[in-house]
Amino acid sequence: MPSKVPSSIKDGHTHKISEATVSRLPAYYRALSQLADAQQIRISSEELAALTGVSSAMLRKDLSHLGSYGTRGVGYEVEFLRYQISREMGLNQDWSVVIVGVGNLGRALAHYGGFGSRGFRVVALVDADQTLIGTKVKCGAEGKTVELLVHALSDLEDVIKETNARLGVVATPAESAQVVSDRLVKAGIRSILNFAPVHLSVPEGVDVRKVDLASELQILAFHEQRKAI
Amino acid sequence: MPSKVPSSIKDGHTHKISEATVSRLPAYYRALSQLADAQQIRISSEELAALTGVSSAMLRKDLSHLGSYGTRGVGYEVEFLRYQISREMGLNQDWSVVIVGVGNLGRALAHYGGFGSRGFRVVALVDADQTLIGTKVKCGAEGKTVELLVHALSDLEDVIKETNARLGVVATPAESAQVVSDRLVKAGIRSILNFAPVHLSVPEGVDVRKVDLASELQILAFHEQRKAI
DNA sequence: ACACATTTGTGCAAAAAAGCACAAATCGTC
DNA sequence: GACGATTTGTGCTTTTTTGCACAAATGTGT
Repeated sequence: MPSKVPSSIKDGHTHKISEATVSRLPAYYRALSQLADAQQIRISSEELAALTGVSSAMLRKDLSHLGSYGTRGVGYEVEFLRYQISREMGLNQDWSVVIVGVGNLGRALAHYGGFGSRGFRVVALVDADQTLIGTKVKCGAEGKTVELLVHALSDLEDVIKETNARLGVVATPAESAQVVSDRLVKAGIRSILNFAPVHLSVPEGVDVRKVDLASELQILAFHEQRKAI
Repeated sequence: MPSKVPSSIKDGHTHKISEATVSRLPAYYRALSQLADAQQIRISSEELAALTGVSSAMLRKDLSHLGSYGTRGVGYEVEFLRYQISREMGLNQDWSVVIVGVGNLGRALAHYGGFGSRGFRVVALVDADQTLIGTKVKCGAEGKTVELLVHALSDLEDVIKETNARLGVVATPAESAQVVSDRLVKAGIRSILNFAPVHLSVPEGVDVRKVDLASELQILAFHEQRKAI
């Protein structure tokens, strides 16, 4: 009977991780990556919490859902914790992304370095605009930029099949977003990041996350207005 | 003693509106605007909820925090409700926005039509890059584009003072974000929209909202990974 | 070997958010 | 003018999230 189980097996937490926790893991991951780059070995929950803007108690509870990766009286090992989070979030595998809509925003997203940060790779660009189709667009930040051809919207399904894209980014005008979303889903995409200012209705089993610039400004304005009083 | 008070006074709800509600108001507002454009007069909570992806009960409770603007057995008047939300959120006044960082993302934001959607106007662009300073960048969507000069980061305080900007957008690399944020705050900005992938620490009384593309993708990846099992 | 200073992990309480169900109010019709 | 069909507004319950406080575990120094 083994009294000590290897950690790689022990930590098979299939715990239900709360949505609130999941939404904070990326921030922890990023902070830990920066600390690792800076050669820092260990960090306490208090410090990491300060770096990410949460309370230390919340941070500890979040991390405890992944497993018991800290050492009491000492703290967390930066590199080890970073790896555990990346594994939990599926960042040790490669995620291929298709961007639909190569307007100003779509191009900015394609360029965006942080986008391609470990694990995510833009593998296809699609647009409906005839003047854009066939043109080349630079993808990725400095270091390793790739030029990608803009494909026709009508080829969306084929492009997804060929590139094995699993994440879809909708950066089209609001009018076309729902149609594009429907086609992404039909082509097998089950995770969509939506930048178009509309609610996308999708069948169960498909996740949509929305990034809405105007909404964010409006929320800020709401609070700003109240401050003036 | 007046038995009926004018609605402009009656609805002086200084109720504490919950953060969750505030975050949904922009979606309601947008849907209502579209309905108004389509000349629709009335809408039920059920329909509006479907358009915005929330439950009808939640929608009604959200709206009830603003006042009693519906009619039982009938629904809500589109234009009236839209106006009430816009008033509550401070969208009937003009909000001037300064964008710091005119890289790919900053330019896309400046161009973004929805950004300038009712109430918000980009009034200044600032960057540290010498090769960008002095150049002109088109702002706003088709219809009424304005060319804005890119100002030097060293002039940030003056630019804010001259343009009376009240909202600040940080679209710089992560390294410079905190410094820029500090200067925005010192210049009087108390509402910041942060696109840089770092947590900004600001004094009490200052609001920061963060838009993080990589985080959103990571959250999607987390769920996508779980689906595969 | 033992006391002490840290720091994690977590049980429990409080607060916030979401969901349910139904009474109250309104409209159209007979 | 009363009745039935709708649809809002809301009290109450359930779930989720946050916050607190402290026991358990570790390292250090004597």
